[in-house]
Amino acid sequence: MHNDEIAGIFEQLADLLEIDGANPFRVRAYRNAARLLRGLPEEAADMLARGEDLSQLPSIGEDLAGKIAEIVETGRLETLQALKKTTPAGLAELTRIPGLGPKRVRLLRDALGVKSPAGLRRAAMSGKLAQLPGFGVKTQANIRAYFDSDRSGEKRTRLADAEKVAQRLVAYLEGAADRKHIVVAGSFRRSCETVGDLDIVVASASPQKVMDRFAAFDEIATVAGKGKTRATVRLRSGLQVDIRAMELASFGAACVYFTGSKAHCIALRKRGVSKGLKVNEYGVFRRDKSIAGETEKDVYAALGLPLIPPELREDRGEIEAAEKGKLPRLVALGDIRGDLHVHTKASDGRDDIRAMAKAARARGYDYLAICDHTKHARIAHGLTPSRLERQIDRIDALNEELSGIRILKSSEVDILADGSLDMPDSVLAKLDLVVGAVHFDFDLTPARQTERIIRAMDHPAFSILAHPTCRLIGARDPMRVQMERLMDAALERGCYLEANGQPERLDLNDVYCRMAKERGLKLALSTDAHSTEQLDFMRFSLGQARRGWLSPGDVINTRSWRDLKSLLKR
DNA sequence: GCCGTTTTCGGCCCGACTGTTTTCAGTCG
Repeated sequence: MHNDEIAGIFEQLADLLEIDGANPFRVRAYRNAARLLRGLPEEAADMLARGEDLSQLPSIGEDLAGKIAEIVETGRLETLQALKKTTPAGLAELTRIPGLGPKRVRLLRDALGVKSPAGLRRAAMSGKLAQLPGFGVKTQANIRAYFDSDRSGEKRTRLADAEKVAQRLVAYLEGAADRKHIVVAGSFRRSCETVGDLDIVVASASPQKVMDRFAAFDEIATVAGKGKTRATVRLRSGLQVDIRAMELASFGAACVYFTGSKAHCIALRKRGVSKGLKVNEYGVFRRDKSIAGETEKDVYAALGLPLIPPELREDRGEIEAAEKGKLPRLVALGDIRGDLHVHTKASDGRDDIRAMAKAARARGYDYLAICDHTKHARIAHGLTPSRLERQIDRIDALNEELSGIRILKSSEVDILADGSLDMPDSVLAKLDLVVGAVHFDFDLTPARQTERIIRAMDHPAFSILAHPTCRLIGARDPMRVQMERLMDAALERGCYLEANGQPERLDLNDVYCRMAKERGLKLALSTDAHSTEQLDFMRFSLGQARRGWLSPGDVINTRSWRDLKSLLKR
């Protein structure tokens, strides 16, 4: 039983309790517990197995500790099963329809006997909906429109896809009159792997002009709301965008507020209350007097804290760390000395070794590891032993010729079903480093998958495990592996795990990055680039690493080649 | 349901916008 699964049960319980009219603070307690579990760098089940007291965790008390134990032991939660009898699970889906929240859904259940989206649709079409108190023809029309519309665009958008939209929108808003600063805030700024919407904050002396220009952006499909200072639209791509125009004096406070996370902001406001301060998107106030607001630094300083980097703002201990002066110095692009996983056109990349090396040099790197696939990866035109040997010679020649960049001889060796490597030892011995990866048989049992990979790590040449879970965001679930075991095995064997920067992979993710750090395991931040431009995917690898609290010392490719070499197996 | 330099009980973050209303509840972020 993984933390995500336990969290999912608590989230479902919270949704249904809320509809049932439970104490809202009790509902929040379940949501807080779910959030904590999703960010926990250790499996609650393992902590229980070691006899740890989960009620020592923040926001977990006696009751929730007991419920976690119940879920781990039985796979289910009796409280949830009982509640589902009166409040069917289908009702929770209704709260995801815009304009419907728990109170209205409860009314739908009690007055019309609605149990699911299908039931709501019937009520809306028959016209009964508009008769309910608090509902009206407009609400009914909105709900009908929801059922008529294509709702496929409402799923979360990958960070890299959101980035393209954000860049176009920012460029467009740059033309707004009187605008001073534009920040894309929200989960985008926190480098979350996917974003639900884009939150844009603009500092301007004439907010109305910013709103008007925004509303005329040519990618807008529908305008959901538009006021004097804020507006919400949906783009044709399905992505929702919220914009807020603020006075310069409030810009920092607005950036804090709209960058979130919600949990982080709530924690900040609570901290404010304890100091007799009110914190909102306009500033920090003592009684009615503003004491901060123009910059984020001022806002945090007014709360007695140093500026907290956006990637850490998840209420996962960053406020406590900031208070004690123990925030990590997060790894940044300038710390990266080379990329340890790229492809060339010898396998499934687009560019040749020379072009990749020059592109790496142009990015200020000292080294670049060429990691083409091996022959088992047939669709990727994987290299046979003899082709790899020729590539090794080619790299030796290029290293003679090119200055300012060292090309490392490497390979993304397939880890075969039994854990052996798809390349003879005699060839592996000629490489500077060996990167290995799983590319098939993703659905072994967790124990077998873990043993397969550990067997590969046992190989005397194996150094880095690429994209350890093999997940593809929104397309393929992560492999089921025993991650703690894998990390401990890597530590024992002098191996490292990769944080892969391909936008659909981001594997390891933030939580696993932090888990590695807590165990003392260092990571390789790599792009898995298949073209020269993709070397810039390092920013996505860094995003997850920074969300996982990693410092330069936690990352092997922040070192010079000489120092890195001493960390690698040969 | 959690939590405690004010509390073991009584608190628990804050404001904009919409649609329903005649002063505001619900939703949303």
